[in-house]
Amino acid sequence: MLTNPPKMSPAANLRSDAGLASALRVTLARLNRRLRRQAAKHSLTATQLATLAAVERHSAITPGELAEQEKVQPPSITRVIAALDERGLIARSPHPTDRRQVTVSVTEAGLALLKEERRRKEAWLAQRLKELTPEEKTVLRQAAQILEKLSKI
Amino acid sequence: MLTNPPKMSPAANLRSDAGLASALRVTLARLNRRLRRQAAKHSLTATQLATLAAVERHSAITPGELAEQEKVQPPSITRVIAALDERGLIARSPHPTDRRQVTVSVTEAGLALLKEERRRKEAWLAQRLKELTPEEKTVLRQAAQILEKLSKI
DNA sequence: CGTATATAGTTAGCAAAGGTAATGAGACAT
DNA sequence: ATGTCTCATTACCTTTGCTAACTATATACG
Repeated sequence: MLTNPPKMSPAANLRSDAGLASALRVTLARLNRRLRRQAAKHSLTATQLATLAAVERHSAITPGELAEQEKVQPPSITRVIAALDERGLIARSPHPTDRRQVTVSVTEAGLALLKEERRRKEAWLAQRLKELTPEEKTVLRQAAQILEKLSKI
Repeated sequence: MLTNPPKMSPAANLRSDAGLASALRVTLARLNRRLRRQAAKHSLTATQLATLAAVERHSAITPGELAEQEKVQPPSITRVIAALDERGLIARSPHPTDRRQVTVSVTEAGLALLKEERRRKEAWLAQRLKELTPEEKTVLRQAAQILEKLSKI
């Protein structure tokens, strides 16, 4: 019979690499679900927003580069781009020299949406962050950079 | 015309709460995609594994509690439970006092799978972690606890 | 030159995972 | 005992990702 063995929270045995990896994975998944749920209240989905922001960062980017950026396969990006294009938030133009390729740029509407959305974009997370101590925020700042590095490999 | 305005990497203006929130959100999404892709190579999906682990932690848990734990709606958990049940990894038994409810527990097979899987579970992440400096790992350890706190709200 | 290969984007089709709304069985309060 | 509430489940839809196949263009080389 299972009489609730002395188990601990996911954050428990953080000492080992494996333990840290386990805790991170579970926590990241849960946090992501939370964030995604928050994002669903916006006009765009989380993925669309992230892609739109990426296009803003790298104007005249190609779908292929975008896919690589977002760690996604090209077909996945194609769908997102199509959705954004339909709403007039980005524009596809022919590549200057290679006619196989396409370049994607943010439109005025896209910029406006980004700007307007950006204010309330991370409302939930920012709200939670406010409740943290300065020390905790410092940790998260450092962690964000490390995690970004991890995600890029 | 969009001539690539002076934009920076997502990890850029981390100073403000909003900037930190933004960077975290994008990074978490990307890392999660990475992890999910890795998890697809296992016998269970990421969600199934996470749920199985949660059941292990809280033996004789009800689906409702499980859904709350995982920050998911009850129907979503029902599907995962059904899948795990089909494979004999968990067992559903009637609730001792309330016959509407169900209690879920890990079976021997589930325990074995968890144990066996746990070793290679976070292989990708653990591998990446090994490449970090001790200081970076310390930061992540602290961050994991903070993020877990955030995800629980 | 002209054919063969490589590459970029897209399309088609599939699976995972989440959500909401509706349903059914049981608990419980009046 | 009847009406209301709660828990789990079912049915159905959406989003997002993937792989494989297709199209058009570029490029290498015989």
